[in-house]
Amino acid sequence: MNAADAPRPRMTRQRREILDALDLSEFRSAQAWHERLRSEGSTIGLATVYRALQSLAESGEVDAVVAESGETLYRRCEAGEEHHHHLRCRVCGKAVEIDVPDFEAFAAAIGREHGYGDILHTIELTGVCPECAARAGA
Amino acid sequence: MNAADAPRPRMTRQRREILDALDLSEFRSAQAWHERLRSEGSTIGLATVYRALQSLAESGEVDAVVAESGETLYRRCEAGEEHHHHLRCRVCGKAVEIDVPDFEAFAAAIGREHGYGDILHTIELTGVCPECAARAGA
DNA sequence: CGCCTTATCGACAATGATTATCAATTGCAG
DNA sequence: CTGCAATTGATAATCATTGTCGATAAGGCG
Ligand SMILES: [Zn+2]
Ligand SMILES: [Zn+2]
Ligand SMILES: [Zn+2]
Ligand SMILES: [Zn+2]
Repeated sequence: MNAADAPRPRMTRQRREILDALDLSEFRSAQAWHERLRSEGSTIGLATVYRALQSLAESGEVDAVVAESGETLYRRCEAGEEHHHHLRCRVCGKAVEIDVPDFEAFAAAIGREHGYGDILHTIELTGVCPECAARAGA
Repeated sequence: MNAADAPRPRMTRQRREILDALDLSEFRSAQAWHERLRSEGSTIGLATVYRALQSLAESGEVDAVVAESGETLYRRCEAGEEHHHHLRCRVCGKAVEIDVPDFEAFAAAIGREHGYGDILHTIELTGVCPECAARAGA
């Protein structure tokens, strides 16, 4: 509707720290990111981490997924823009981005077929990555 | 692994009430089902509703989905057994069951391709049903 | 039909993730 | 440099869900 929606947030020390930390390519909860930052010496507050991650998720700079437990997991989004989905390790959080050919069109078609509009979709694959499988199989 | 996993739960008044209430074909949270039951005159406890819904979900008698907010929604499952997915109205909760042809195979293939094992998948479509769209468009 | 064992209840406390408060800071426009 | 609104962070408040535990009652048995 309105493209002038983004009142660019201020570049604070905290925001910079979060952006840096997010280089790691693993899905982690807000609390987990906070712990990591503190363990690296940061004094950033938990609430700030929550706020930043939410704002970044809204603006599409990070991916957010809701785990089965209900907690929200975040990680830096590789493809700056395009819509995509993930295959994530349930154990260590490592994830790869996948594409699901034709699914966008399929979703829209299903919606139309049932008279539903404004369709959103969620596709998440989870599994156990090779490393974690090996460690567990020991 | 073990087929003798189900120590058939006792048929209590509370369980009956829940099973009855679930006839409605809408996704509702545990708390919402509890409220409805109480409003119908039941004296059932909240914890009991949570326990029953979870147990029913595990045994596959009800569908459970995790909403974006993180809360878990339940409803009676129409297809007694088979694996399937839903298109749910974000406003009123009304849902239809859909099937995503070949997705099971696709998911397994993606997993194999990346070395991930024990793949699970989530597909949920949400939209706005015709009634709710009309009401909103008013 | 009564009895007894034990699953199930339910009121209430406890947890854990997320959000709201609000005074103290601090980007940053002017 | 100034001034002020945006941002921070310690902490309290929410909210969904789970744990506790004495009371209750399903249901197998005699
Ligand atoms: Zn892993
Ligand atoms: Zn998609
Ligand atoms: Zn279903
Ligand atoms: Zn609707």
